[in-house]
Amino acid sequence: MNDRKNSEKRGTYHHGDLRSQLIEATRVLIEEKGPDHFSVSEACRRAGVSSAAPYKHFKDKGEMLHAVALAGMHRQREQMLAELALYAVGTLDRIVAMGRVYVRFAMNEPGVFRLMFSLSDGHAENKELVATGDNTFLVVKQEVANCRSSDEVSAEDAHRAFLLWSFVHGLSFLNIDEKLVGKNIAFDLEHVLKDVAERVLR
Amino acid sequence: MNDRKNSEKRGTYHHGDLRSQLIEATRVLIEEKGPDHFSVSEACRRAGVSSAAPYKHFKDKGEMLHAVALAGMHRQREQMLAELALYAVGTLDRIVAMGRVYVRFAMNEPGVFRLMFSLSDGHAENKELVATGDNTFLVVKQEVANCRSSDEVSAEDAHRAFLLWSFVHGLSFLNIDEKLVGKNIAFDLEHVLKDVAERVLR
DNA sequence: AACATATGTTAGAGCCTCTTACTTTGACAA
DNA sequence: TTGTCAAAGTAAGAGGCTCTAACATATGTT
Repeated sequence: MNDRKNSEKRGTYHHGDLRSQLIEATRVLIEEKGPDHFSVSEACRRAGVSSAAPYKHFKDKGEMLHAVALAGMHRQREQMLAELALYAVGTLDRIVAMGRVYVRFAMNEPGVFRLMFSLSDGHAENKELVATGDNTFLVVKQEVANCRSSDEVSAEDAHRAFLLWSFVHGLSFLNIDEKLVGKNIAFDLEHVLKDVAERVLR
Repeated sequence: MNDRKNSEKRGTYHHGDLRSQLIEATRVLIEEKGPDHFSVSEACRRAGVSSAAPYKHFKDKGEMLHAVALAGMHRQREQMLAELALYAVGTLDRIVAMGRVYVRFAMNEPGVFRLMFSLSDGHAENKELVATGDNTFLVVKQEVANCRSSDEVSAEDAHRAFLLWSFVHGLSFLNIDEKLVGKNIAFDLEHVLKDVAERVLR
C-alpha cells in the first residue's frame, strides 16, 4: 500500500503528503504573523517545495486559508463536544463550558480564530465552512433548549443562543485584539461566563 | 493665505491636499474591497499621483490605515454623542442608543469598522488610537453609572459596561461577517438592544 | 531674487501570486 | 515486465505590490 501518506520520507521528487503539510505550515505561519501577513511563498519554503507546488493542490491562496479555517472549525467543535461531555445535561455548567471553549480557542489560536470569523473572503460562499458553523451553532441552540427544559429548539431558545454567541464572540475579539488592557476591567473568565449565562437564561 | 488646502485645484506639480485625499481614497477603497485587499498603489491612482507620493506623508501602508482607523473612531464617537443628546440622562434609552450607533456604524462602514477593531497591526502601540478608544469606552461606563444612579463609575458599573461592549461588538462582527444569515435568527436591532440592556442593567 | 524645504516624479530592487511549459514518478493495463 | 498516462513536482517569468533613492519643482522666508 501507499505508506508515503505518513509525511515522513521526502528525498523523492514527489512529496507524498504536501497538501496537509502545507495546511499545517500555513496554520503555524498564521499564528506567528497573523492571517494578513501570511505568504504562500513562506509556507512553501517551510514545506521544502517550490512556490508553484501549492497550485497543484489549491486553486489559490484563499483556498489554502479556507482549508486552515475549516480545520480550525472542526477543532473548535470537537473541543466543545469534549467539554460538554463533562457536565450534566440541562445545567448552566454546559452553557459556561461552551463559552469557555469559545474564548479559550480564540486565545490559543488567535490567528486561526480571526481567519474563521473575521476574514470574510468568500467564507459565506463556501458551503463547507457555512455548514460547519451552522452545525456548531445548532449545538448551542440545543443546549439552551435543554437548559430551559424543552427538547425542541423554540424561537426564544434560538434568540437566547444568539445573545450568548454574540457575547462570547465579542469578548473573544476584544480579548485577542487587546482592547481590554488598561481599561480597569476585572476579567475572570469563569465568573464572567457564569454571570452572562445567568443573565441570558434568566 | 494658503487656499489650496481645499482640495480643488490640481494641475500644479504640487497637489495641495494629498494627505487627506489619500486618506479619503483609502477609506473608500477599504469599503469597496475590504481592509485586506486595499493597496497603496490603487489609492494613488485614484488620487492621481505616483505610487511613491504617499511616503512623503506616511511612514508606510500601516500608517495610512491607522489614519483611516483613527478618523473612523472619531466619527463613531461623534455619532454616539449626537445620538446620546436625544435622550434623557440616566435612562435605558441612552444605553440602547449607544448600542444602536455601534452596530449601525459597523453596518454602514464595515471596512473601517474591521480596521478599527480587528486589524491589530500595531494598534495597541498607537497611543492616539488607544486613547480615542479608551475615551469612547469611558462614555459607556459613565452612562452605565448614570443609569444606576451614581455619578462615579464603580467597578460594578465598569463590569456591566464591559458586558454591553462585548455584546454589541460580537453582534456587529457576526452581522457584517454574515454569520447570522439562514440561522433562523429574528434580528430586530431595537428589540435586541433593549433586551440586552435590560438583562445587563437588571 | 535666492535659497531651503516640502512635496512631487521616475526608476528600480525585492517581494509576492499565479501561469506556462517542462520533468519526474508511480500506478496500472496489457 | 514494460509502456503509457495522470499526478505532482520544478524552473522561469509576467505582472503587481511596497518602499527607497535620486532627482525635480513649487512655496514661503528672508
